[in-house]
Amino acid sequence: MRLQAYARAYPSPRESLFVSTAPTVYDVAARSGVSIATVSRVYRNPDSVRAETRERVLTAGRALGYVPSGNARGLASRSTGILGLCFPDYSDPDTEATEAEDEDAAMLYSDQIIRGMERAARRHGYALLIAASLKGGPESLVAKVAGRVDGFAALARTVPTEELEVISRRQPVVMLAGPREGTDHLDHLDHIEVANFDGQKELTRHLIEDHGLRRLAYIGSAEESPDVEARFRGYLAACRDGGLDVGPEPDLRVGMMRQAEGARAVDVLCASDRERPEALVFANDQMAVGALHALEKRGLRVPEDMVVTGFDGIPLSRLVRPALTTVHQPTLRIGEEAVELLVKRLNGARDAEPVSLMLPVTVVRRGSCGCGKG
Amino acid sequence: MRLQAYARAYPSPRESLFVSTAPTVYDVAARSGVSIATVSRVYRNPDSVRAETRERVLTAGRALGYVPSGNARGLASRSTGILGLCFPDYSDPDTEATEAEDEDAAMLYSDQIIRGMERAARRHGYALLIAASLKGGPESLVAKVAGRVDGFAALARTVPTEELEVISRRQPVVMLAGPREGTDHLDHLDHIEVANFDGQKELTRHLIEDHGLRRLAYIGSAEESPDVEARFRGYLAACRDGGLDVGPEPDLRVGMMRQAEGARAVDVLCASDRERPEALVFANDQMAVGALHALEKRGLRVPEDMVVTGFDGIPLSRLVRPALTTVHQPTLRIGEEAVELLVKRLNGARDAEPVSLMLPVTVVRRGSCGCGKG
DNA sequence: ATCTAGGATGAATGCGCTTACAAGCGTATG
DNA sequence: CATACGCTTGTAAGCGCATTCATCCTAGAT
Repeated sequence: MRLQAYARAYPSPRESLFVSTAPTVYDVAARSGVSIATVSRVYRNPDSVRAETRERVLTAGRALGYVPSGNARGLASRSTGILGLCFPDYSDPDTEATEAEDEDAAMLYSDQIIRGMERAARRHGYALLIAASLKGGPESLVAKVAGRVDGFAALARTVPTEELEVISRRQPVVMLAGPREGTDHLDHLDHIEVANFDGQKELTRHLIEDHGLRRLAYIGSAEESPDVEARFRGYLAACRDGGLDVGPEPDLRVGMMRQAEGARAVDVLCASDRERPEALVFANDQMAVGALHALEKRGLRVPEDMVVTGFDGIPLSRLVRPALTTVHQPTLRIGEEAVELLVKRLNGARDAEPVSLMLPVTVVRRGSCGCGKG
Repeated sequence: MRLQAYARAYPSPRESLFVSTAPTVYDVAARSGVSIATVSRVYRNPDSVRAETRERVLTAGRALGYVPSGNARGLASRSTGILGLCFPDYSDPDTEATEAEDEDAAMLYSDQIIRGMERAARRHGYALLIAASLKGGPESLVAKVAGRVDGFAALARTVPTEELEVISRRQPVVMLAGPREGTDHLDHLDHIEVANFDGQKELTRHLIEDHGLRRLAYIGSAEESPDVEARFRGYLAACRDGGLDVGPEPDLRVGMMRQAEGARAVDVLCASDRERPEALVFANDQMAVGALHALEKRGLRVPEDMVVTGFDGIPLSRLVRPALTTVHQPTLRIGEEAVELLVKRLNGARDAEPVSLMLPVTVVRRGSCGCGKG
């Protein structure tokens, strides 16, 4: 029963860099002449111990370099004080070269969510554990995270549905982005999404009604992404409302939705042998920015010769010239709300009805559609 | 002796959202008719169990929604599979309003480190735990992190020195950024920094020798930051080498080093009643970008009327017009190298000599100094 | 048929901590 | 002076898993 612990030799603190085995409550207890229960109390709930005793314990703890083991704590108290986030690995191994180019912006989305979650988690006394799904094997990312946190958020389609189904029976999980529908078995999970449809619809309406544009072109994604599809549906809805004649498919679907693809869209849609659209409606800002550059090269002025819009409201959208008209997503808030939801569940509302948040977006009218100062 | 565990009732998986108490090895063992040792083996080292048995266990596990407890695992195996990162909280509570403005860029630095660490950690099979020092109380951030990870990195001056001193006796710690000197007691820690001095010196030399500029102004930080100070010293060194007459202090020190401060620097240094400098050398990109805007407002052309340079090489620096001449920091690499260092320690080299890495930087010549296409 | 090596499994122990519960003790109360 | 109450501290029992050792079983060798 750990008796030998009491006999353990205490190396002078500076004796070696790494003590062979980290000090434990037993060591601190022995050194300060109290029981391990008291040591535990000192670190966990200092006020429950007499001041004099407390100081003695703390002194011993410092001398030994004692740090409570999170594992043992978690095990004994059945909670970790950690929230988790699982997100997809956006990095594209093929483009290691152009990495610096786009990646910065590419991951901004998950970066912001991380930031939002971290901040909110901190406010509630939690730390944040993050893990991206590794490209190689589906090597149960979630299980690893799930086993170590009190609850976690998962970016849509990061985690196999069935796995989530199992795990969500044991701890709070909130799904981020992606529509609720389609994720059949997961409708008992809390869920946060962004008003993709409404945003794109309102932006498109603006182009049609306020700017009187009639020939629009939409550039979407070839990959299956619920968010991007919702945007496209918003676009369609506005077009129909405005009496425009549109097909059921985007004018162009691209792979990665990066600047290069935006530029390519310009090449395709502004080819001289076809009627040029009046406006390019992009499914995200990055492509739109790429298009801006490509249009400049072609000598086409924005917005005079061509209107361009994006989606997301990344910082860049404000800085390019002309500034980009776009739909601003409250990315930080997604992370924050996720934490709030998790914390609420953890604080008792475990069996409350599943919550589904739809965060509002803002249409930001700037130069690239003819509004603002340009 | 947990005997009652074997008698525990097994609710049908779909019976309730949250089973009252999460299933454990005991539950899975009972359900599949094996011992807990075998259950453990199945999840930990599947090949050591006969295929048939394994399947039986896995089936039971799935049915119960079993996820191994990271805490128990960590406790029993004395390792967590998690690396940590402690970083300062950059958010400025006073500027909640202008938040959206700058914050994006503001935290980019730590974001990139997070990203770099996460990626490298994943490669080595670790997850990443992140925690920012909370503004309010110094509420032992580190202890919380340290108790839960196998090793961690700390951004300079995030963590009280003495605390680090204690903790580093028990697990690998690597300091990020900030010079090694001055952190007296911590010279046994691994340490990664960036060639701030060299970078700023080379950039400044470029302005002086290649562009023939003589009247430079340096805008630094009022807060004590070793990195920023190193940059200033690099600037001074180049000035002296170039025979320029410079004082021991920056021409201006600002608080937060954001765009607003950059704009303010323009107001101060380009006031009509004083001789205007030929170049504004900023300690970071954000201020430089702010200055670019302010100069545009004043009708001053860059680089014809005023040369502007930054430091960091944030994505934005490439996108503003004119593109910003700057010193590019390998921020991602800082994170990656940190993980490599930690992993190396964890794989045996615990008592190896402390490593100190100085990552190289790159001077990026663009339009704002008169190079490049503008 | 007997012996043995090796693989598969079970029993038992402990990882470091939290937390009832009980015990000790000093002081206010009757 | 006995009883009771409150505060501090100790005792002991796990938390869920990994792991060592012992045991059992099977197949191959003799």
